[in-house]
Amino acid sequence: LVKLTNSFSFTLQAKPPYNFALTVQKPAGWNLFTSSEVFEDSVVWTALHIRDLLIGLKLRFKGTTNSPKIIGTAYHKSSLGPDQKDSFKQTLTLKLGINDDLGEFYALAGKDKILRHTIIDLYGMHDTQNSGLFDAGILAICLQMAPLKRSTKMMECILEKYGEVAEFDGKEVKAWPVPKTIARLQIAKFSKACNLGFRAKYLVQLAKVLAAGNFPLLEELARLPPEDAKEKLIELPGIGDYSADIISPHGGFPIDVWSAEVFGKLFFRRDFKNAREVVEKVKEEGIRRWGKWSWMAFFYVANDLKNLSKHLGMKLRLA
DNA sequence: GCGTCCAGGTCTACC
DNA sequence: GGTAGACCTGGACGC
Repeated sequence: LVKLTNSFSFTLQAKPPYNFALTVQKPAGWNLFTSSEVFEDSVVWTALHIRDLLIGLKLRFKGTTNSPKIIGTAYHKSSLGPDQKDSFKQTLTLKLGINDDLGEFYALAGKDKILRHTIIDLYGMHDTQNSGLFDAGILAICLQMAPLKRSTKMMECILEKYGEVAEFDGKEVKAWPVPKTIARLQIAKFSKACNLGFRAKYLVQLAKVLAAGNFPLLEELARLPPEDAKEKLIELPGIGDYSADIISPHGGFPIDVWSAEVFGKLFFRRDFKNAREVVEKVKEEGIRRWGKWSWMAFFYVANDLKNLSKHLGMKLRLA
């Protein structure tokens, strides 16, 4: 448990439309930064590491979707210099999609038979970035070859046993472990502790590479062209095409067996007996239809499956 | 109750 | 440059 006794506050003016509730607590149940975060009305308490520094974060929403304002307070252990505070604010701006303009995507989506429903249902939902590269890697690797339920269990276990608890503003929030913590674990023991199977090896290898400290941060990958960022991510152990699409700050079109079934149905209006065999086909079709907006399309569809099933009169399997 | 199958993939070994 | 086969585990399914 780490008590975070220092703090500073700041204000973020988001690019409208910005629906805070939908953005920080996605309808499909995806977390903002960690599953341990706390929500009350228009306030969220969460925790993350920025360059191995544990930060507790309280975000309060003021205003409306069309005139959005976020008051943030960052809690930390030792005092931060003005440069560190400024850099943190910039990083958070990126992670919360504060400056992202939804206009071009909404224009495309409005003319699309599938997407036009989603942008009404989820008006103002912004894409957010993962809390960190390693955090995103844990997510991607735990999702591999496992039913979602088991993936969730593995992640909860990692967070519980190896995460760091931030205490601030009367709350306790667990942040993902830093690479250094996982890098020194024995693969067999780690695997057994959280029933990770073959994933334990990937996680420890990934942790070692990232702990070495010369791999670019998510913020740095965000400045690269999307295809370069993806190529770089695939160099990492345990990270292939699918996981790179999950991790990349540019987004991708991360088609796996589940999403192949869902998007296969949306695109071709039929069921496929073996979804694994149509992964490539579905991926191509999505990118053909939606191009550079394919991630936003994926994101909006995945968070609106329940409504979309009704709008389109077809059964779509929920996550 | 008990075997079999396979999941929100990646890597290696072999052509 | 392309593709079987192995890899952990446990819940779902068929018998």
